[in-house]
Amino acid sequence: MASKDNVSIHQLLSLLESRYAIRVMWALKDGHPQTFRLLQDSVGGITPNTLNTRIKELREATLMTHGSEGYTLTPAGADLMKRMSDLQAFSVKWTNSLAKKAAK
Amino acid sequence: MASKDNVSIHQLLSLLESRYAIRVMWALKDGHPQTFRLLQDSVGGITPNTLNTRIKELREATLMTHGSEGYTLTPAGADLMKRMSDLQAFSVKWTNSLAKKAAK
DNA sequence: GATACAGCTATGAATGTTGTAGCGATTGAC
DNA sequence: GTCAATCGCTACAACATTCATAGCTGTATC
Repeated sequence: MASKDNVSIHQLLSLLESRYAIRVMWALKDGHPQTFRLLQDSVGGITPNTLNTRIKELREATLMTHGSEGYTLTPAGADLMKRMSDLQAFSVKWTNSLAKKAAK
Repeated sequence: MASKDNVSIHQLLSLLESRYAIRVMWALKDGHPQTFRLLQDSVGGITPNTLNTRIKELREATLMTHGSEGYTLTPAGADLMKRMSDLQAFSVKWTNSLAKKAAK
């Protein structure tokens, strides 16, 4: 069902399109739990207000949780990060080609 | 070099974290060129101001271009969308599990 | 010259994010 | 038992982004 699938992807993207949303999850993708402040440092440049907003959204979306050791990804969140891991390789290729272009 | 790679991914993510950025490219991933207004409809809910801002950013990032037939992805942009195509399957699984949870 | 469509700009209000400061709760050391 | 350190998080005002609506300019067709 194409239209239903469109709703799904739009729901997901409207979550991920908020500033720092992906980076918060990215910082947790190695599986190590992190405290609020440590997470703030890992992400870099995010204010506590915004971090807290993202945490709320991502917890409601069942993509991350808060355990005794700190914040971690849920299985769903880990799955999502795994599917996005290709971005790393792409970004390196892409910045290199941008740099070449700028040098011309 | 880990830190350099971090710069790359952060550059990419700060682009993709703007509202509608991913959806603009998503709308073009099938390869069909689209006019400004058609693109606006495909994305859904985006205003011309914002669309135009996104277009400028994505063109500067060499991820999309404007040809005689309309807007299209560059090879780099198409590559990026290909790497993100897993999101479609994930989002369907994810919204289903969210729906189950809400029904409880 | 009227019509239709192209890409896009103007304006002011609503929403999102930032920077800085610090609160209340918990935990371990003295 | 109280002091300091750390936890997650909130307050507030300035700034940035996005929105909704309207409409301009250019090109091609009739």
